[in-house]
Amino acid sequence: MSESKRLYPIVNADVALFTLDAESRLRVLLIQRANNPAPKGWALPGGLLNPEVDNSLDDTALRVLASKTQVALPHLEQVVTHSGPDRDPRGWSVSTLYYALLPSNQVPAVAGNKTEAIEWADPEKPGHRLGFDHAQMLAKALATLRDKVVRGALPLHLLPPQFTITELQRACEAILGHELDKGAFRRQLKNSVAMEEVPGEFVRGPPRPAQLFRAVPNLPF
Amino acid sequence: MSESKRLYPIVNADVALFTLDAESRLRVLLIQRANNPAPKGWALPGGLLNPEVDNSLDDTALRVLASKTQVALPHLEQVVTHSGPDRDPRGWSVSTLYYALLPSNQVPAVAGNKTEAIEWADPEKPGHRLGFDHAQMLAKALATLRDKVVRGALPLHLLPPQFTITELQRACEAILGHELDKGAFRRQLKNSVAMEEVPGEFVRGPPRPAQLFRAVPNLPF
DNA sequence: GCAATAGTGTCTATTAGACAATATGGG
DNA sequence: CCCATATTGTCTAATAGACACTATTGC
Repeated sequence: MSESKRLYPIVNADVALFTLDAESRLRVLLIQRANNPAPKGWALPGGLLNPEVDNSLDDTALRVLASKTQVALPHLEQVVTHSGPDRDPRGWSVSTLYYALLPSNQVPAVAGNKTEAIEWADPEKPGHRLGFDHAQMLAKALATLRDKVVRGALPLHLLPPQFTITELQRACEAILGHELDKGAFRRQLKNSVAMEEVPGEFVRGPPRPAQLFRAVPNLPF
Repeated sequence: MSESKRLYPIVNADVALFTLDAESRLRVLLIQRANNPAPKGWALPGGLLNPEVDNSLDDTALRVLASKTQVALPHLEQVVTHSGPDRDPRGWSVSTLYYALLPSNQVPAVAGNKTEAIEWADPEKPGHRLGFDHAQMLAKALATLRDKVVRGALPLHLLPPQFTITELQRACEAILGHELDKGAFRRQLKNSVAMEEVPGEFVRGPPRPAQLFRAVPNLPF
């Protein structure tokens, strides 16, 4: 076994799963590990590549998510691949990092059989010290997500199937960590082909009703 | 051996090495493979991770480059990681793609002992059909490089230690595939801290001499 | 009418693109 | 002086940010 360790590195996928909580704050899923290495340690969810069932590392990431959440097909995006002999106590390892977006109305993550506990944490200040190089990974995943939104991408995958423009703006603000101007935000949406109007309306509470939108199918991000 | 293939994927690094030719056109290094798999097939240079000598996949990529070129430390940047059971005939494989930038005045690549031939090719229209998924990889590497330049990054690593603003503009144009406005290009450089003036001057040929610049050390890209 | 939010309009400072004008060397 | 390029300046259209204004519902 130690011989194969030297010849073949460990290959796995780690996932920073983001969602919005009830107050529209950005949250990331952390798990407390039950098994070796680092039992009781907190980390991003991840799992070893299984060549017999996975057709790609994307599949590995999806398997990891399937064991933690109820959502069928979360949006997945590759961030970066870390590698080295010392970043995992089991030996030379290669880890591909993904971020995933979970719609805010989905069933939240559930504790699986391989985890002691789970927690939706503030990605800027996770309450636990993360093992391996996962603190660095989380920061990189958040930076990549923010970068996409800054460049004009709409985080539609964080929202329910139908949503108002204000909800979309709140999602962007949660990701970026600061408020956005309503006028400028709506103006830019005029040029976007990623979402479209839905004939129905929104009638909740006291305020004026708002137009509902939905994501145009088969679009990136 | 076939058992270990199933348990551990092949891990390797592939590199799209870009440089500028004498006419300041963007070129990418292609190799004709001598060994299995795909002997005589053209591909991007790449090599298997060697856990005994590599401290990261970056090191693997640097080893690959060292065997093809004379340059000591080319600029290296990770692009994406491809994976799957069928993309390499040897079995389940994980390939991390890098792009590298070679200064235009450096000694060009030399044919190594594991390659039949090398060629500096037009990255938009390589003259050979590339094996594996390397055509897709090359397109992705070029897109990533262009993206960085569009976002304002300066490809200083494609240039000799000292260069004129016009040479830098030619490098950007070669990457982007279209011409840039001289005035706008120079205006943006005023806000850049990535390069600085060199007291010396440039005296070649008939035209007016041009100010030489150099990259500020320890800067990304 | 009032509260609260949806949706629109306006003004301005900044910027990218196009392009003109000037500067400076060799021959 | 002429040529070729370096370097700078100018004009304009497009854009982002700030902010004010109007619209529409429930109560």
